[in-house]
Amino acid sequence: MSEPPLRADARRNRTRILAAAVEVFDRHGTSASTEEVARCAGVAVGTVFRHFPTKADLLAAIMKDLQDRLATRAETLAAEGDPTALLTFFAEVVEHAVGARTVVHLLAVGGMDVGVDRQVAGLGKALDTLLVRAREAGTVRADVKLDEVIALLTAACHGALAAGWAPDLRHRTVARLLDGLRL
Amino acid sequence: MSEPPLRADARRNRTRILAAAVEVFDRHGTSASTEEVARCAGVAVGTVFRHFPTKADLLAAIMKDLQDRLATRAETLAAEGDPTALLTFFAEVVEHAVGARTVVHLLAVGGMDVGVDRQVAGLGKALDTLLVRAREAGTVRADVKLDEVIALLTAACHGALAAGWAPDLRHRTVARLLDGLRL
DNA sequence: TGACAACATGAGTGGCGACTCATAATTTGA
DNA sequence: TCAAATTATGAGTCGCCACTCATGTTGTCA
Repeated sequence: MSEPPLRADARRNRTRILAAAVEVFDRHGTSASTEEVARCAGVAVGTVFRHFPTKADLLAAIMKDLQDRLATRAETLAAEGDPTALLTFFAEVVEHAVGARTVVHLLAVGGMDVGVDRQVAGLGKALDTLLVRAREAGTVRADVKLDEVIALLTAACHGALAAGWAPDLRHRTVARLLDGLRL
Repeated sequence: MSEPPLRADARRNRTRILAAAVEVFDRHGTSASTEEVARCAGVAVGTVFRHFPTKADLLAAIMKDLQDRLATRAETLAAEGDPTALLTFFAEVVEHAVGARTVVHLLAVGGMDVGVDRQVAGLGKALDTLLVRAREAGTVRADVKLDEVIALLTAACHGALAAGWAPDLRHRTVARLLDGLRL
């Protein structure tokens, strides 16, 4: 069941490709070409396709990483015990998404779904923890559901990127969104 | 300066093409091919390009129509004098966008910008009227700006489509968004 | 009605992007 | 050090799409 270990150069290239993919897709969106990723990684196209048979596979690998990083951040915030952590996280993700289009892709693709989480530290689960804490502390309305929070976050990130909100407008808009969650 | 009148068949085809474009782009998004539009209009590709030299031109024509229709609807609501008209309009547009991807394109392209409105009945202007009425009636917070309303609307439409919210989630999410505007 | 201008047609062009594969270069284990 | 296995290379294939143009068709007006 386990794959034979990769050759040294193969392992190095795999890492470079992943890093390049993050950079390229963050900057130009997931519609950027695989050639662009290869160029950025200093590698030939064929090499990219050897490691990731499909562009979708490459994206999936990146999404997994991003998901984990966001989940970790959410867990850290939850551990700190601040009852406004949910709102903080929300704002942070939007700010992050502005410079990193992959975030939007993750959200659109349902990367926060709580349903099929085979990873131990699911992002959706972490968000839920944040939500429960906020509810208990009275930071958000008692009837706010997790899927609504995710939906609002998705909407905010999409809007911010698609419409290219200026920083000022972005901050005011996110504030309005959070107002809708608060008591 | 004025163009010579179109021949009868040309006028007929132009109408068909516009109708087909709305149908196709509403269903499949603006990335649908021009061939698809031609097929739907019962016309050859060349004919489409004769009337609209560029796909962008075709889109622009459609956007203009959509903009006018939305503006008219907003004005109608404003004329009726209901102080919650802004919220009604907001919800209506989101519902409309779910079945008509062109709406999202209009929003993403800045079709609601109040700035450069050479058309008499600007959509942005109509929305602003709605907003002023709502503010006066106390239906929304006094400090809500027009650009925030547009931003939230854009976000809602993008989110609803990109993430494919189910009707139930969609309604709850829009309600949350409107909560952020209300007192 | 005839003849010309306006219009329609659809196969063709060029460009792009995902993906392949024969060949060349590296790594590795003995 | 040296073969055998693994990996890298990049020109090439395939499909899609915006857009063109030589040719055929149709509306219009005298």
